Amino acid sequence: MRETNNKEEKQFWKDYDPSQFKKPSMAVDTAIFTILDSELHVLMIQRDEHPFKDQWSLVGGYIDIEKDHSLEDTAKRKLKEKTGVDTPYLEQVETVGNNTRDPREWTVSTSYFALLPSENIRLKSGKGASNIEWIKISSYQSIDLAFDHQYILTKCLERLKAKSLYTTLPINLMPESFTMSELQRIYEIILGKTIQQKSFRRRIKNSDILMETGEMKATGKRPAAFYKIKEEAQTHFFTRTIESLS
Amino acid sequence: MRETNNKEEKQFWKDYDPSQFKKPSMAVDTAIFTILDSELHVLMIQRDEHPFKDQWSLVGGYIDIEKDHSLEDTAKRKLKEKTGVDTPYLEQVETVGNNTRDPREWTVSTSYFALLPSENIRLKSGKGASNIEWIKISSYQSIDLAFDHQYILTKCLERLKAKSLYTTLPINLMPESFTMSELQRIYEIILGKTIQQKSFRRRIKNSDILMETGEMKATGKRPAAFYKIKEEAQTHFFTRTIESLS
DNA sequence: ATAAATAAATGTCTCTCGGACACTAATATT
DNA sequence: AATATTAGTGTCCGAGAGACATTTATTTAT
Repeated sequence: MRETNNKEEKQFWKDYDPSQFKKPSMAVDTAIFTILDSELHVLMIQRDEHPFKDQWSLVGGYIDIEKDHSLEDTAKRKLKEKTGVDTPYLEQVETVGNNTRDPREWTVSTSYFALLPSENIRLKSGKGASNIEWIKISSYQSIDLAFDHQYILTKCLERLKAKSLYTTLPINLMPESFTMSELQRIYEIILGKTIQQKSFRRRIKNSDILMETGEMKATGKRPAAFYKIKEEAQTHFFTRTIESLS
Repeated sequence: MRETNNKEEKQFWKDYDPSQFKKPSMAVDTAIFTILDSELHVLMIQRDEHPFKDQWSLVGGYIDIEKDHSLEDTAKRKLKEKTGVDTPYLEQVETVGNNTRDPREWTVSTSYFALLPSENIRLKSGKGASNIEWIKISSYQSIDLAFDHQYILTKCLERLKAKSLYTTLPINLMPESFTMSELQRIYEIILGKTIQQKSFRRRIKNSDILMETGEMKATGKRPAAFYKIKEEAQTHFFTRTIESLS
């Protein structure tokens, strides 16, 4: 590198040569959601080490620039490690970076949320994490989470709720096949509100992302038609939001 | 640090001690938008140095962990440096991180977009950037931008357009006081479409974020009422999107 | 001074889609 | 056969956008 002889020029070089900067640490944290026992749950890990030893945290970790080709790779790697699931619905939410969230240093964390059908999940605790558990959303606010994970989780939940008002995102929480009532129930769990049955079915029908399997579910009462997601189906965006009170 | 004696344990420590990781570089890039000559423009800088020497890039730079308390601080610092503006509307869009966007190394960039009224901007070129210019949005796609800034800018534009369909975001591009027709024109420039005048005014009136200043603008024809943004006003979200063709 | 031109602002009808809620359908239980 | 229960449909209302005509305030041309 060439000689620098004044302050401004030094700043110039600092701005344009990344190796001159002390780098922050860069992590990825994912709020992994699923439905269990008619409640929304998020996967949390109890930390084995300082800082925040013994406190619960979202699934995450540092980027490994040798293993990971991209940020999303980091998220997927951690998710696979913990749940065995390969291709979840994964959406980036927000990146927080500052010198207060980790007591040790300046850190950056990009957060994602993932939606998993509750079937086929095999939790793997293991290295560095003695406990890994599904935590009820109704109780996360009373737990003292590590880092700023309380904030991050809130943001993830807000995004999920907001999008559930005008998209078909929640279908990503459903198993292979399901009934309309079951799907509506998932929406209601996410939104924390009941929905008009007619409005709901009209919307889903209009979105044209589902098809009947032909099978019926014997519920004990009138049997319900089973639906599955069409092959080509993408998340559908409605032009109006759904409301409903009660 | 304690002894490690097998592969899994080594991985354990790597996962939990950030200092064991080779860190990616971390930058912030901002698409700074304003309206000039009835067109949406974005502020771009011609690079003085490799890589991508002489190509145009968004306003950005590396996090300076000594100067910046947070990611947003980095964005604001760079924006202030280049435009002299202190408190713009600033919204985080997406974080991209991989080993291909910068030929030198694994890098992460968090992108923001900013909305500035065209009044009161004093461009400052200077260290490391010979040219700094407002580029018309209509022409950015034919320019070969540095890094993945083409992608990032597209994402920023998509976000701005999408939100303009159901929020009052574009008021952040307006000067101190303005007429309804002027505001509508800004929406039309962003959306690239004309809007029904009646629909537009109905929405804005309903949002209740504007108040008449009492002044009138002599346009040569029927004078138009001047409006300004109410003190307490926040971005308003409508429950339906606006459409309009032609 | 009056008419024409033009942009600002409003009136009003239609259309779409969600909300409300009543109603019908298919099953199990008694 | 009657009842209970969940699945699924019919139908009317209302809010707010789209379309477009109409009125209002001003300048300019005759």
